[in-house]
Amino acid sequence: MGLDDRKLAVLRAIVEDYVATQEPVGSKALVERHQLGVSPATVRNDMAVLEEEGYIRQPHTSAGRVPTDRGYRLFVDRLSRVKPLSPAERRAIERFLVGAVDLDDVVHRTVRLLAQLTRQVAVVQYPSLARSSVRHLELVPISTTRLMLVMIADTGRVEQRLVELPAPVPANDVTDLRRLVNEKLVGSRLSETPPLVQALVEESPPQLRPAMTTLSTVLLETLVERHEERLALAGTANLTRGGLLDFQGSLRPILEALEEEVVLLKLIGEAEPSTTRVLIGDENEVDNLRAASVVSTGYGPGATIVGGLGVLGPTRMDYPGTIATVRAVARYVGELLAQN
Amino acid sequence: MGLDDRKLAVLRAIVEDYVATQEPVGSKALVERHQLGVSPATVRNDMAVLEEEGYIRQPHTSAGRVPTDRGYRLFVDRLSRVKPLSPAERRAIERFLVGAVDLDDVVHRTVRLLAQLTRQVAVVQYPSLARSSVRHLELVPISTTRLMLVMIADTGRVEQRLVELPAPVPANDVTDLRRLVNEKLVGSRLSETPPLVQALVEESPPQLRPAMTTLSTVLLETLVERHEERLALAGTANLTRGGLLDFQGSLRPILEALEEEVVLLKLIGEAEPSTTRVLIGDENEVDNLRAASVVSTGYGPGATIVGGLGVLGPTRMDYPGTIATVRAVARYVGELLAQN
DNA sequence: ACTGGCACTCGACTGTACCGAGTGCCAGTC
DNA sequence: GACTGGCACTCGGTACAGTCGAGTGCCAGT
Repeated sequence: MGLDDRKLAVLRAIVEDYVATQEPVGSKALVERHQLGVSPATVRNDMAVLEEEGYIRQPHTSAGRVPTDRGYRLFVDRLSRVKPLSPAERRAIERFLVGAVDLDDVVHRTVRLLAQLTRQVAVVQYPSLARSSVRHLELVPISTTRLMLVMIADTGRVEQRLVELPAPVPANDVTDLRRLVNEKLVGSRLSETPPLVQALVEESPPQLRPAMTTLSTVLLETLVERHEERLALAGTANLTRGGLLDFQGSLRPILEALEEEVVLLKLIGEAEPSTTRVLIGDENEVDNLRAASVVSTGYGPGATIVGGLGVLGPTRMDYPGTIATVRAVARYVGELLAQN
Repeated sequence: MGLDDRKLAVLRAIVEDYVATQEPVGSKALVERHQLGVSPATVRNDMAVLEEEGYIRQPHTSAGRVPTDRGYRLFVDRLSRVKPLSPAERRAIERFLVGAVDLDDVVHRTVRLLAQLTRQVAVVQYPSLARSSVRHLELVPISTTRLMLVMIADTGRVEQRLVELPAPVPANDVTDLRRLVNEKLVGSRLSETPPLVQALVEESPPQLRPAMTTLSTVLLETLVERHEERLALAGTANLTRGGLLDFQGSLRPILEALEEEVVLLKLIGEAEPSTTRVLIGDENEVDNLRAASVVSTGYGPGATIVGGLGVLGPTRMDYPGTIATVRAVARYVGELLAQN
């Protein structure tokens, strides 16, 4: 495509100005604010080309130009450098995450921090069970026919579930059950447990069979199938910044999408190693979010990734800044998790 | 106050019409839609009195009347009867809550159900720890100097927390610790545990002292002080119904308030037995919610109350319907909890 | 290849006029 | 004395015309 350096510079200037002012930017204002070294007329010619190529558009015939989703995409891919974080931000992150006492706490602090720093809606996925290993399984007798199953994962997640036994099970049988499931399952990845659980039933001594069968059902259901992902959300109030200009006046679809766990997981859960993913407007597969952009990345102790986090905001967003913040927060959270 | 029956009927009609149409209601429309048996002129006189008394007001000089917060209050207190639920709603409630597998599940289903039925923002408080008793405490060794403390409450809540021991503790000491804390604490109300925990430290054998001291700190912190309340929220998208008319055009303050757990707890957490509380507009102590109304009630197995739930919406709300739904849902949840 | 100039477009804003829903008041009626 | 019909009045909403100005596209000139 015939986009020389100056045209790219013009595009960059348009994006930056529009993000800052939220108003269509015209050729005259552009040359004034950026040292482009050419006249407005020249810029106008460049703009005409950029518009033809679909990178910018005019809201009305006699208005300035506004970047299109495609324009933002080019900007993000080729025209922006990730901003280094300010020392203040760096300090904020550290201060915020120090003193977290458990996983819930870490996740909640993280999501609030992210919302505050980016001034957008933040989403943090709890460490995925699929990517966790069993650290310990505990069986707590509630009554003779009821057990509370508690699973502790290496990522710090703790899941529990009530087990209704088909018949009363004496205390030392519970001890045996506990020993058996732990021997078999501790250390293995959650995603790999199904065959092990199966084996567990088959190998268990006759008098434990019925109980073990029920237990295995619950195990499979809780640990693998249902519910396995959890999310935390913060900063929805930030959607109202920028008046009603962003999101074409209606928050409705956005709020709806934010209530759908499945949707959010799709957005931030598909984390590839160490990349930051940026989805701009239309690129989004969820219809409700066609007016929004999402910046997300994976996090985890060391190089492994156990979950995703990210932010959602208007397409008119400070991409370099947001990307930098999301990355930094993810890195800190990873370090924090590594300490456990 | 000189409000005869007809004036009250007029107020009721105004509230009902305004809630239904969302438009200021005039004298002529009123007599047409309700059988008041008098002429518009008479209604106008009544309206003048109602306005003088502060129950209704005119948005503009030549517009119809709109109820004030005070007017809604009178309506709720004296002019409305709780609507019986439709069979369809009744069925929806039952269907929705059947099949919940654990407390998390119950709470999430409930909050969604409530949001859906009332078409407003729903809030459900998890059973309050303060009102729960200890059913079991579990100590799971993670390493020689780390324990995972898991507390199971009679209300179904499960809380966990990592304990960093000052020195390695052998396995059978952990067993002893477990036995001691359970003997002492099981069955007692969380709010009454502090002196017991204190005693636990003092009575423990010397070699367990250091570990028990640390453990007690964590116990007190986790179970009594911090974090003790949890909430679930749903239906924020409903805030956008009714365009920008409700909430005087800005969702911002509302969304902000909804992110403050403390605020929400104050709203729905102060549950008195079996009453339904209605807070209308200004009656609300939270400034951000001056444009909203809250309908809340307590729930719990049998007659005891373990937590609160409710909905938040515009002052222009179908109070009778909302009150009925909130009550019904609370009752069903109570029954569900009683089964455990 | 760039620039200055110019005619043109069209949204935003302003002022005027008009319509109609709704009111308050008053004299008249049952 | 309570209610009603009638009437003058208010004022928000809408429609229309006119002006202003930012911004554009195009073209001739350097």
